[in-house]
Amino acid sequence: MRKTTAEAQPAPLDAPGNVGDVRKANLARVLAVIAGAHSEHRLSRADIATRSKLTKASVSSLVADLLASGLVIEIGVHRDGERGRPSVGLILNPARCVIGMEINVDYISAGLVDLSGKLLTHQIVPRLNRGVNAEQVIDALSELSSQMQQAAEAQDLKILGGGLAVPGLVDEKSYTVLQAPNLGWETQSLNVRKLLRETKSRFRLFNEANASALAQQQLMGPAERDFLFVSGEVGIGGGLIIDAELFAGPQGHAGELGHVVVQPEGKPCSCGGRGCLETVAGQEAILSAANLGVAARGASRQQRIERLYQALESGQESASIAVADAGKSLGVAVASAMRLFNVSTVVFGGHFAALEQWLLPATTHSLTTHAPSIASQAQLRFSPLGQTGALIGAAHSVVGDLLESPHQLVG
Amino acid sequence: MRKTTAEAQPAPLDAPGNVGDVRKANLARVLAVIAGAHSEHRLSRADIATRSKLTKASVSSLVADLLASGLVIEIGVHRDGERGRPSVGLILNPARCVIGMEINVDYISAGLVDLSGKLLTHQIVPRLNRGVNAEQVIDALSELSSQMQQAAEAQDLKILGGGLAVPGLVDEKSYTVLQAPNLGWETQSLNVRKLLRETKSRFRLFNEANASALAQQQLMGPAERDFLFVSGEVGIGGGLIIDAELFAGPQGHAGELGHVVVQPEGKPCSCGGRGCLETVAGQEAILSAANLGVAARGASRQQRIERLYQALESGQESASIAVADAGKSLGVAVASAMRLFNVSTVVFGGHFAALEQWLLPATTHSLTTHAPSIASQAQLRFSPLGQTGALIGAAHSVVGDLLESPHQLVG
DNA sequence: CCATTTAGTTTATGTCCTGAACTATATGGG
DNA sequence: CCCATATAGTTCAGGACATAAACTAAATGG
Repeated sequence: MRKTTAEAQPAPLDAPGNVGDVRKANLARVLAVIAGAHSEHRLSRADIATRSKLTKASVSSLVADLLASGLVIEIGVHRDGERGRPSVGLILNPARCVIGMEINVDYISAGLVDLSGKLLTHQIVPRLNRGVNAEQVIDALSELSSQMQQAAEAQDLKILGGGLAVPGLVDEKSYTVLQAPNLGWETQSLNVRKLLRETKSRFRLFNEANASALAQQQLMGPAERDFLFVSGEVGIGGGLIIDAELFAGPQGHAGELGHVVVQPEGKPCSCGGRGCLETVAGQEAILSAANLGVAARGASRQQRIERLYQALESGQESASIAVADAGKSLGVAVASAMRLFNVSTVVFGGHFAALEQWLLPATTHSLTTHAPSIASQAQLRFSPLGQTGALIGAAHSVVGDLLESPHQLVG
Repeated sequence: MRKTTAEAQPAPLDAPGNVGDVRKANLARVLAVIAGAHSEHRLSRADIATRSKLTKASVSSLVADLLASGLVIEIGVHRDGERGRPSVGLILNPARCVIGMEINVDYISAGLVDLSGKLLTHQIVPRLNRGVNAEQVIDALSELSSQMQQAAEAQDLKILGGGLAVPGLVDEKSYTVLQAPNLGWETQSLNVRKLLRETKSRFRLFNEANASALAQQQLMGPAERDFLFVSGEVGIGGGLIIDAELFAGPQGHAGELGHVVVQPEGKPCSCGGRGCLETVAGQEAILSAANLGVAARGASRQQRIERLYQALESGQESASIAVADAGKSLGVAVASAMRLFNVSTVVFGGHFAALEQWLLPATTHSLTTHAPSIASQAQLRFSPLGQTGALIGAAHSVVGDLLESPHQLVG
């Protein structure tokens, strides 16, 4: 009866479908094609038409809008030796970026990420935020953010949005940190307006593990559509990517591995429960179990971590046993998580990545013991993301939002 | 620049957006409004226009297509005493239905579910399917299905599709049961063509727990958007509803609670691991731990279950301890699952529902011990769904598919 | 210099939603 | 009995959009 080419999508009940929606979808489609091209490969309108399966006419019209939005620019190109009219290259505008930020227990950081996901500049400022009033931390970060914004202006870079990652549970809509035990925060509403001059631009708040998972996704490329990222910071967080999208769960806290029960009769945990993964594999748990000696008492956590590495390198048994115990419990928790989420790839980040060689054998063994059918297909990896992971992920995710709804910048 | 009213959706890369898509989305939208109305409340075109926020003109045109598709029918209505032209009522066609089926360990079943989700007729046939060749079971089910189809024809009911639930992991696309240890099946490709005469109609294969979760969702209504359904059959399965949709995970096996590790040093499990929930709270585990005495040896499982209930009613300690132990481990597993999925409602079905009074105190206590912050907000419920749950869920889900893409029936 | 080739634009056409005008059908008061 | 009023539903002109085909632009190569 009607000629149609694509799948319908049930429109949200508060906004009926409209021919304009098609335009929005196709704008995003064209932009996705441009963004998906290999960075050095400038696409022509004709290329885009082929890849997007839209007609040349439509692509020309859509590209005109994208040029007007400033997300895309033209680069003149003369094809070498080929016949025919030369094509005009189209690329994501390198003069547009998003600011990514992170508040962690012992530092704050900020950086600029361009539309292709590249980290242009960044700065990490050591700062003990534990127990410090949220307002003060935001002020310090605001300072750092201002520096970044000045740096951007100096290079004629326009900032289109921002993302902030914090080590705790967040409510994105209200820009509220619900729980961040490692910062000592509870239900802190963050004044994020201080962080960006352009109040029009979009701003998002992320859990640190989720942001890192997003950065890891970018790192591994689009082929890896499903994995669990386990972030071993002071606490143990988790970020889940399912079908190439962040799966955050009803309140945005899905994937949190730290309080999975690994020893029903185990030690009490800071969460009020007992036998949680964090009581065995959390940074504090490993450090105290490693029995680093009297010299370590009273030292800062950073110093104690250094001691731990030294102890491991020198083969001190109490240290390697502590890490192996952590690895074993990690295997138990990961077995359950892989089962429940039905994922077969797990990426360990944060301090787990640094502990790889001592951790992995125990984790693998434990996983094999508790879930052989999963272990046989499991991919356990360790993330090379350093301290910039969370800010890159937060910024890149905001970039993704922008690229998915370019029509907002067209009007 | 452009006047628009709705959110864009990035079209799948294999099909560009097209004005026709708007129609598809709006057809589904109108249908959703009709389906969402309270069953006795027939909506007029004018009502639909108001609720869908489409214009009267568009609604009239869209409704014409829906009438042509047969999914919707008109019912003349004269409003009592009100002024103005009387409206024409529109309802889902009661003469359209979907056939739902289930293969379980000791029975097969089939039933007809209409577009409003109501079970019209059904039949449950006891049958020991354990260890029986899949082909034979399908033949038996095909027989039952034929009876249903005849019954449908006799009432002028048109069958638009079918859904089949099986107690195991499935691959929907290839109609293959990958693992069904309780049936003794492994990688069985099911010849589902035998089950439906209309080869054009759509057919879907479900895991039993997922199908039951979908039925539970229908039962609880649209307000409950997130919950975990735990199905205590011979094995322990799980179905997860997130944001009012089934979350099946990458391969469709998400939410499977049976092999979550609850005792790292526990008993070996049939899955090859150890300390899985099923080794403590599975039907077999409870029955053998309950120590039902020599009389129970050699009895059928159904008989032994009856004995268990008797023992519990009469206060036999070994039985109540066995169930309490199961409940305790269930609490551990549920604590982890609620944490990982970030859901706060869990519904227990299958034989767990029958054990509610003996199970719940132990489960609640265990949950409180291991995750007090979750326990304080948790909703633990028990499902009233009986043996028809899975078939209703499977059928209803197929109905949902049909209502979401009505354009396929319009042409 | 002109045929060939490829890039991109213009134009006519059909779908679809919208808003406004219009028709259809009821109630109720004079 | 007739007409004002109210509500339901249809018709029609108009604008946004994608499409296909024709057309223009700009290069190469013989």
